[in-house]
Parts: sequence; structure tokens; C-alpha cells
Amino acid sequence: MSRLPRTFYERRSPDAARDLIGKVLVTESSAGRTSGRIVETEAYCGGSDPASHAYRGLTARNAVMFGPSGFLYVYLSYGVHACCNVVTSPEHEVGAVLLRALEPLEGIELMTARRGGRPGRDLCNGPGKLCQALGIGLEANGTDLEGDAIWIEDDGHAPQLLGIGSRVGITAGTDLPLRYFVLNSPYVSPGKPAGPALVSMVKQPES
DNA sequence: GCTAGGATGCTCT
DNA sequence: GAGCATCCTAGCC
Repeated sequence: MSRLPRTFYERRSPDAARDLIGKVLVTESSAGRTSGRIVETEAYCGGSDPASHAYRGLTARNAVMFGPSGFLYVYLSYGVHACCNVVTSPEHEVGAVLLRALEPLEGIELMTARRGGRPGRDLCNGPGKLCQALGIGLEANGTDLEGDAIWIEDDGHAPQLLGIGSRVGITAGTDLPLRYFVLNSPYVSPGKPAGPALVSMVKQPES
């Protein structure tokens, strides 16, 4: 079990989004430790991607995306739900990876309580849900993933079948295959892709 | 089981 | 003032 170093995040968002599948997101607070395996991500490519918050340039909300890689960008969606991104980009570029779904691993009781008693796969199968389950709120915006509150670990696990398709819940850039997910995982979010659901699938070597 | 629609408040034009 | 990288519930099959 090793934490991902900042160099892991210092590359193009689609590459980082693909390689984050199978990694473990961990949060630790006074309430306890919770963690889950990442089973779904989406890449947002800054200035070249009309669906990205960074597309229209630097604002007070998206300032973290324009900062160094390996930090958390958390924003409020639809005025109700927090959504959690990891800032990933080579130097002088802007990009982020949206974490959409997790397979719960540790602290399931705490997650269930945070989610109002909802059991099983409904704990983390959506961007708003996983933030709620792991206790990630707007105050986590700008958190350093090399700190001791929130980080991502590599436990050597890699999914055997990786799906690549269109992103979910957006109205621009819908034709870009920038959504990565574990095929056949019951923990992937139920949202309907804006474009083709499955563009391609990749077999990973067993690890 | 599936689908449609309302809630909700911040952000940007 | 409109639009949103969503979630939940009621209603229907």
C-alpha cells in the first residue's frame, strides 16, 4: 500500500483518469477513516474542453484547477451536492479528473450513517454520493493529497476490464470518450452517458 | 423494475 | 436571471 506521489498527477487528465481506476481514495477525520476503490472517473481538459469548469478561464470558483497538481477541487453542483475532482495536468496546462464512483472498502458503517442509512451500492455510486459518504465537503476544496486528511493509495490492484465511454450529466463536449469505468462493476454510477455508452474496452494485465 | 420531474443555491453572463 | 460535471421520490408498468 503506497500513497500516490505528486508526480502521478502531473500529466494529462485522460491518462491520469484511466490510471486512477482501481486506486483507493482514503479520508481520515475525527469521525474515523473511510476508503473506497475508484471504479469510475471522468477527465476534464481545461481550456480545450467546453464541459470543463476551466474552459472559460480563471474564476474564484475554479482557481484550484489552475494551481499545482495533486490537489482536490471540490465544488457545489446544482446548489445541493459536492463533487470531488483531482487536479491533474502537466506544468502550464489545466485539467482535472472527476471522481464519480467508488467501491466502499473501509468505514462502511460511518459511510452508511453519513448517507442517511442507505445500504450497499447506493453508498458511493455517484459524484455527490461519494463526497457525502467520505465526508468531503466544500471546505475540502484545495486540500493537498500529500497531506493527512485525504489521499489516494495504490494497493497493486488493477481492474481486468476497463470501459471507456462518453461522460455523464454534461451538455457540452458530449462526444468525447473521457469517461473511464470498471466494466461489470455494480458500483459504477447509474447516470446515462450523454453520448455513446461504450466506445471501447481495454484488457489490463492481471496483477 | 423504470422514468420524469422537482429541489436547491452558487456562479457567470 | 438562466443554467448547472446531481440526487431523490412518487408514480407508473
